[in-house]
Amino acid sequence: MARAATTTDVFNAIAEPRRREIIAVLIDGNEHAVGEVVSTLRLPQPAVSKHLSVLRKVGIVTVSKRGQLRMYRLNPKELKPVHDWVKMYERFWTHQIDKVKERAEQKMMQRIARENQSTKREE
Amino acid sequence: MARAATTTDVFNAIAEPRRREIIAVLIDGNEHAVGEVVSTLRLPQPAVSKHLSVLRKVGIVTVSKRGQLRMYRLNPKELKPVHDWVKMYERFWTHQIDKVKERAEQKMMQRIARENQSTKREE
DNA sequence: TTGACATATTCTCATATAGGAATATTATTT
DNA sequence: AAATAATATTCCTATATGAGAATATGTCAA
Repeated sequence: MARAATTTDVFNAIAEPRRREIIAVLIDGNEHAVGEVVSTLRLPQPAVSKHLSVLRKVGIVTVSKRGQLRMYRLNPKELKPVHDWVKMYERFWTHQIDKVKERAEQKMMQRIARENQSTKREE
Repeated sequence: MARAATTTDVFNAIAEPRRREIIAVLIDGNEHAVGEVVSTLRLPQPAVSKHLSVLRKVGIVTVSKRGQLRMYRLNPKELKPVHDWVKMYERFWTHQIDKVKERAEQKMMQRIARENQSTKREE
């Protein structure tokens, strides 16, 4: 089997860096015409249209017609599955610092314990 | 151009659902042999080896030899870029209600501003 | 050394890109 | 109607899969 289609799910859709750039352009939550995205990112118009099509198919963006313009708007709740998934692993790096602090503290305690011992011996 | 290699970055690596399953098996942070993953997920051994190879190339997992076993361990900090990226969009679904209220408030302010102008013209 | 076991690699194949170029579609204006 | 503008679609090509099957590599045990 080949690789899953980019329109299969959100994870596949956001794997493409250009699509993440397009999402970033839409981050303000407002409607944006295709042309805006094109001029902002300086990408060929067909490329932008095709990427937006992928994002639309997985529901990350929605379209509405305004005259000859197609207004795209971010539908960010579709990104929640990614957030929920990666959040399961968040503790691993957030507690990392605590771990370091904890170990440093332990070493400190050991040093103090050693000093106490030698102090005792001096007595 | 074709699609970017799965070993290009973390986003491409985790696009494959099987690889996310494998990551889930390693979530406890301990070392796991390939065979454990195979029996847990009931996938063909070559498939697991190949997926682990992809994960290793992007740094999501690390390997160490223990006899004839290859022990894989999750290196979760490599997932942080995904977390950081998707976190930028978190507010959209957590503060959804506040956003609606905010927009309603803005409209109210604009209405008041308009009314003030017409009042001024009447003076 | 000869097996037995654990894992990795190689091979083939069907499939899905992403980019570029050209063109088609749709809406607006004159 | 014709020209213009904004966007979508089609065609092409090089490339990278992921699954399955077969095989190779590496390690331990008798």
